[in-house]
Amino acid sequence: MSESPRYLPQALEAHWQQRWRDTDLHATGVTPADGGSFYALSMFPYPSGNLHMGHVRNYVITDVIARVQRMRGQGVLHPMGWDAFGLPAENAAIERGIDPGFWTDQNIASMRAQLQRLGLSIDWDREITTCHSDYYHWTQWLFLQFLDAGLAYQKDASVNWDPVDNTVLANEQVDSAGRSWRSGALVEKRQLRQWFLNITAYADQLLDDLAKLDGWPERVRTMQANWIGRSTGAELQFPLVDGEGQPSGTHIRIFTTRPDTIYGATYLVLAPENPLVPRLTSLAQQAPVQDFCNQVSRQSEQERTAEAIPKRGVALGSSVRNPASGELMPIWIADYVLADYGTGAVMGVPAHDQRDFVFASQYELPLRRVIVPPTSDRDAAGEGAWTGSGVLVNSGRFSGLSSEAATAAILTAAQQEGWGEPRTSYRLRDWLISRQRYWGCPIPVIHCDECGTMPVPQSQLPVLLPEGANLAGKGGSPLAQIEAWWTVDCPQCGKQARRETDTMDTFMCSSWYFLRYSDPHNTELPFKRELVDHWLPVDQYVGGIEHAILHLLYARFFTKVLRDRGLLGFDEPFKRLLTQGMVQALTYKNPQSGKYVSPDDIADPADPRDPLSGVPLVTFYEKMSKSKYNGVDPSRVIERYGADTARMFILFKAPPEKDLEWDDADVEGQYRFLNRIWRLVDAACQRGLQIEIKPIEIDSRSLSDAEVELRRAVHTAIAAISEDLCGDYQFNTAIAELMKLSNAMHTHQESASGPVACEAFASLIILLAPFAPHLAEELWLRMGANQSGENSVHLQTWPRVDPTALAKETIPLVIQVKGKVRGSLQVPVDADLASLEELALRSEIAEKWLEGKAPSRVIVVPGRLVNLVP
RNA sequence: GGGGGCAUGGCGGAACUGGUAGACGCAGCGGACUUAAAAUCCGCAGGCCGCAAGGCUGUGGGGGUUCAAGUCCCCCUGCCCCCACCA
Repeated sequence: MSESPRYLPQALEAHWQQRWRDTDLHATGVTPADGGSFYALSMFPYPSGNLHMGHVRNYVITDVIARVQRMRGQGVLHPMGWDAFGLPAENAAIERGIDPGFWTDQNIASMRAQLQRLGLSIDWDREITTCHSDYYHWTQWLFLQFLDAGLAYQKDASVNWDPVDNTVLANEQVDSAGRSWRSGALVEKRQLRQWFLNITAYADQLLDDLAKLDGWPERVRTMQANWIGRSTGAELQFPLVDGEGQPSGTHIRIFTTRPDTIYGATYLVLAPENPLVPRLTSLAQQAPVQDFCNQVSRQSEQERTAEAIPKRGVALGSSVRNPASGELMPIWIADYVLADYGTGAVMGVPAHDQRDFVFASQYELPLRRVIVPPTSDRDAAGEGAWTGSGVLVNSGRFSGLSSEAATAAILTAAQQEGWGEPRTSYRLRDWLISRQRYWGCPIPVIHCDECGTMPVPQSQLPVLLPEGANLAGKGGSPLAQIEAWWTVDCPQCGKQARRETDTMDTFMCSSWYFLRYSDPHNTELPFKRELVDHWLPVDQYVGGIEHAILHLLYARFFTKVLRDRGLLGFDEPFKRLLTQGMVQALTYKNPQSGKYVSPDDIADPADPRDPLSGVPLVTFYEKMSKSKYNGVDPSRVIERYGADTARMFILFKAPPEKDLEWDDADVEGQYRFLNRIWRLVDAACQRGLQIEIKPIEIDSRSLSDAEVELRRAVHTAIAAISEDLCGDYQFNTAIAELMKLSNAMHTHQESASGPVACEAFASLIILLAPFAPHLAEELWLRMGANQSGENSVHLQTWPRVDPTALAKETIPLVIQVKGKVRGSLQVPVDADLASLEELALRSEIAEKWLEGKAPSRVIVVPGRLVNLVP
């Protein structure tokens, strides 16, 4: 060995990636008899065609976790797939006249190559693609499970209609400005017959089981809880009266969380869309009510949720009787009452609800205070409505009770007298899964005039998407235009029937893909129960916070339903969840025009100016995006520095859950670090050092001081890195520890040899392996540890800490005087409290700062400090 | 309006159950090597005062608990995220 080869990541990485493929190194581990299994999962990507930095961050994090678990002896499942149905493919087909399947497959091929270039330890034999029939066959099969369980149903619904994409949108696909999240078009309302999944039937479980998910970020759990939005209260009945005040035999149901305020209810309000409205409108009020309803229905989402929300309404000209106080109350409709929450009707309690207060003030409806706030809150309750609890007044026999006691008492009375009962309401709505689109999973149902809605028999699955659909982007659902496709025989009576032409929301496909990875080639079932129960729940799920609500909620819902169907034996799919932060980049913007400027057009980065106008630009970090010209292409970074540098940088720059600011200089820094390790190992090779594969025997009594120090550095690093990778993932500090170790090895490289040096190099390379797998493999080979070619560094066991290597004879003892650090002493590690106090009091530091006086108090914290208080 | 989170050098970020704040890196500065530059190696580095020894000060602001607070409690300010007329 004479010439020192340079670190050339491109050639080296290509070589090892090929080698790993050839040796099947990343095949899913068979769980060892004595070890456990570990399922490391990244949220699968939509195959847009381009890998971006957010993907890189996601997959590298999961990869490191998977690699560490393998080295710890776990059988590891680390798969990848494609969330491949969806609008972009259909839009590409519309724009370019190409087949969406072809477009998607091409994108998958190019993204797969990019992913493989990152050196991820993915088992590609388990790859799944949701738009392939061997996958969506089972999406359809699972839909039929929902149908069979009575959890899938059709109903006419007012839906969000996107006039550009010609499709129905879920509420969550409409932004706060009332525009489609994809097309940006203003969303209209339409009535259509739609398929729904009854997720609200599982609302309680989905909410209550959040408590079990202690491996999830707190904020994701709160977001889900808020989304489900359970509130407990009562449904109360207000009897309708005729013109003479006599009961007319019917009643109006309202939902309230505050039955204790019922004596303060002075009017009743319905949503304008409430179907009772026409019947309750008096002759005289018909015109104004009609006008008002028209006005509201024309109102866009935007207007209804505008900053200062006006509350407008109109009286219907009819009345109900307050079932508690017996008073007559007028019935109104108002735009602040939501048709699809509770019963679409509320009791107006101006004194104790802020919205009712505003509304009643405007229309001069009577206000009656029935809750007296606690003395301490009297001042706060001065203006507006008092919405807290208190003591009841003006409330008949309930006066004098606390809000809490009154709620219970009033509910009991309501139940006994037949005018109400306890009730729970949810913000969560049933899940609308129908899409009038081509590029989705067909809903496997047949509509027969005789037999009704029939499931497609399992033997006829999958219902394949027809080829040659007209994807002009006009005229509604493409499938509905292919008569030859939708004309079928009824599976029951055999008469001509019509196939369902809606396809499923793509969230359906992604709600169970993590189950399929456990048994991806099964042609009989979506998955075998033993396999799914073996690998799942997912031990570590990694993905973006943008899926905190919908995807994760739907996946949990699927899991619970499938458990109830006996298809699997667990009820939460993801044990631990890591939501990684965004990747941001330096962004240039012209503050006058508001336009973004590409860094390529900037002459002097020290003084960035608009190339056209010369206006000084503002700079800030923002999420990478094409429209902001701040994207950094992963491929270019890999071409230049190699995948290992890219991996190291992205892990080191920020903790995984925080946003990460891309910085080329820091990428260089990581490249330098890998080069330093390369040279360190090279120098050792030049000295003839080789790693022995057999266990290293070290007699600690015969070591030099330098060797003792080196061993301490090695085992400190092992301890710290192991800790950083054991669940509370801190890849940034783990890499910092690797740097410290390499610095220490550099310092001691002349003075350590033999087993101690061997141990150090073996540990360094193994600890590096999950982060920079290619470099570690190469160094492992160069140090002679893989002569057979079958002893890959990635098959090594994670190193163990030797506590004796960490032991010290003396440690620094901090001396504080009155809580301020004044110096430190080296003291024997096993010194007792009395001698530590003694040492501190006799020290020069004590002499200097106590000026001869005896301290009034001495606090001794063994192993840390002595605090002398004068 | 409701809920959740964050605030530490020029920058990204460290800091165990309260116990030497600023690990590690980036940028910077000084030195070595070089004709020179790059690379590499050695060193310096929160701020203020001081030639130095050293001292004072310092984790968004204000109060508190404690021998001791970045860490715990209360109030305030600023920023980010989610939900939002949910009765």
